[in-house]
Amino acid sequence: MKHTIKDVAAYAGFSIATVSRAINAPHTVNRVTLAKIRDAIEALQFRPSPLGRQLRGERTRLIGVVLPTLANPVFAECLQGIDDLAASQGYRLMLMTTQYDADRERHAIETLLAQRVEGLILTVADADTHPLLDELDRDGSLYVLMHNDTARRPSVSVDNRRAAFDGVRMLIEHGHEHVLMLAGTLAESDRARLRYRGYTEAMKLAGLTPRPALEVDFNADELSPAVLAHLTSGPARPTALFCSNDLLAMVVMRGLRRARFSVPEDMSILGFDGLAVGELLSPPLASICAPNREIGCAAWQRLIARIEGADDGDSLSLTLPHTLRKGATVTALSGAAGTALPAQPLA
Amino acid sequence: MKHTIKDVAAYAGFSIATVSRAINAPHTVNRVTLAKIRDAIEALQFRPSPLGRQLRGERTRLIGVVLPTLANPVFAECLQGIDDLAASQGYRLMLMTTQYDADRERHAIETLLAQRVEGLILTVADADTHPLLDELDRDGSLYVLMHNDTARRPSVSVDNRRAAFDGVRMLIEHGHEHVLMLAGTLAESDRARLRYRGYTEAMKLAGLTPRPALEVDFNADELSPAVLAHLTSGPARPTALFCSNDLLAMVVMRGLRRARFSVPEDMSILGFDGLAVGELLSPPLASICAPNREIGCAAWQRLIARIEGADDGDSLSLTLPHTLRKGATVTALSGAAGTALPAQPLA
DNA sequence: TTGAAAGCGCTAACAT
DNA sequence: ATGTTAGCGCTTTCAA
Repeated sequence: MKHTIKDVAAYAGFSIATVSRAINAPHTVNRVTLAKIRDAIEALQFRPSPLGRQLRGERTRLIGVVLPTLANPVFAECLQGIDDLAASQGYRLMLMTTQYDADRERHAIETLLAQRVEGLILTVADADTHPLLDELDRDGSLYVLMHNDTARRPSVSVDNRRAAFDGVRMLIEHGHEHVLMLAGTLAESDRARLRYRGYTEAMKLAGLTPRPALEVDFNADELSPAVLAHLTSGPARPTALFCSNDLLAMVVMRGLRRARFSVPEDMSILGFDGLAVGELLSPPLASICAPNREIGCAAWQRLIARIEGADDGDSLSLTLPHTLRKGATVTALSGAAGTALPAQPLA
Repeated sequence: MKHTIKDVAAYAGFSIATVSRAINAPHTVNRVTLAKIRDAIEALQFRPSPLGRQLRGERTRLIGVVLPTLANPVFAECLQGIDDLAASQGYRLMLMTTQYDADRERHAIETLLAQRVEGLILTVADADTHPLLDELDRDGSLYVLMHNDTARRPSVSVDNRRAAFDGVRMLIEHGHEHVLMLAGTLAESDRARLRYRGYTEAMKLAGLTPRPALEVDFNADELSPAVLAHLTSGPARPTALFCSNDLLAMVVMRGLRRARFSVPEDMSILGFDGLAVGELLSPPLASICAPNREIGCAAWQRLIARIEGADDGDSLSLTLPHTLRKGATVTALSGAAGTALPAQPLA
């Protein structure tokens, strides 16, 4: 990797211009010249430096990816989809994670733009109120949001409100009247709000009373006394929990187990995300599934379409269908409200 | 991001050299000049392009990361550790995944070197027999392996042989005499070999007979008839399974459940990797834990030490300590060999 | 068909 | 303290 186009030119006995042509437009150079240059390239193990090209204002074929964290497999799944497409299309990825921190989001975006990425794929905490995104729009920087659920910006996600609505309705159809929503501490995201709205609407539509979402500490081994109190609160005690994401659902399940609850007999659990590992749990986690990999792929395709000018020019945000995974953590309730009776698990 | 140093110079009324100095060595320029230039930079929203610097042969502050996949959280955990350090130290990451494919490994490494990364952090399928790594050594390209367990190259990992040995010995100490090792289909890695060796040695040391590792399809919902046959094979039927990684262990647990085995009553399970999600399982997965995040961080630090010349100059490979996570999927066997009796789970 | 030369954004001698 | 200039690796007119 240490040789430059000059070395090749000298070695082959031609000018650097001809070498450049031999590489980028082989048909414009003489057959024997071409052969000699190719030999030289081979002999010297020459690989053209993208830096020179990039500086010339050619394309960098660099895409920036900004994600909150990789500790949540949701994002790892997306990223895997993106990476596969990137590799097959000759793009390179620059990755930065933000831990949901606004400063790190800003820093990541600026760093990536400075590096002259051709576009950005990002998941931010809150897309609607994000001043940086307005800047990007103004500057004409190309980007696509993933998972951020907003109609105002180019984005790919599921319909979070509707998905939550469907999930909670499913719980209600299974006889649950006291459904409580649990959220992580990092709940201040557009998605979290929409999911809560979906929960609220499903409850109201059924004539039930939505309650405020309960915050749960992601990192605690056990459920806090405050949370436990909510779970055992007399006649209105919840029989089903709607967790705002799968990781949270798993933490909650462990907490319930330690507190001697059994799932789903004492408490039904519904997650959100459709993590692959959820299916490996025992019992397998019921979840509102987003097609994470496809979201990544779709975001990629839209971005590349815009970059390569083939802008489909259609509506900004793309909504992919969600599905309900009927895991065994949700069971039907056949008795009076608030009383869990033996019941068959979902198919 | 569209303005160059020239624009700033023109706007401020100085030469580009002075602007450059204002940015890189502020103390060498007049206070009022500096102020004007900073105003110009602010007004124009100028951010120096790394490309120019990089082309000048300055440092790129780019690090390449090559991983088999992000679908296995082992690698996502490492990457998270790397990314945090990179962000705090002003480096940028270029990521490529290989799906354990040798061609993709080669392609990734070449692409990254062409981009003039200052160093590589990689996990390859098999470090010992990898011709590319020899090339890197020859070219003086800096790299550090993660998880690859080899003394011949710069690497950070646990002692896979010893870790497997410890794990299997633990199973034996719990009364298991028929321990079978299960491996995924992508088993041709240095780690897999060493883990099998550890298994073998632990068995032999206890006077037991190691068996060939049994291959399991990662993607199947159910265990294959062939595998099931091995699990129920008369008097020598295994009472404990040592799975070569946690993801496999989880798949196997699900397969066992579907086949009406219960864990750990009918079969003890020990995984390898120490995935965070393993602890959220029910029962929590016993595992030989590698400090994945720390492995990523340590690899980073060694690479940066070499890049920045502060090469600690010590031994090539760094071995981090593994731990045994005594999950409830392993139980003591108190009766005759091959017969599972009721027994208390591990603490 | 090939070569000479300019220039992409930046830094670092060298000059003033 | 500031400016001039050369050059990093490459592509691309423009000439020959």
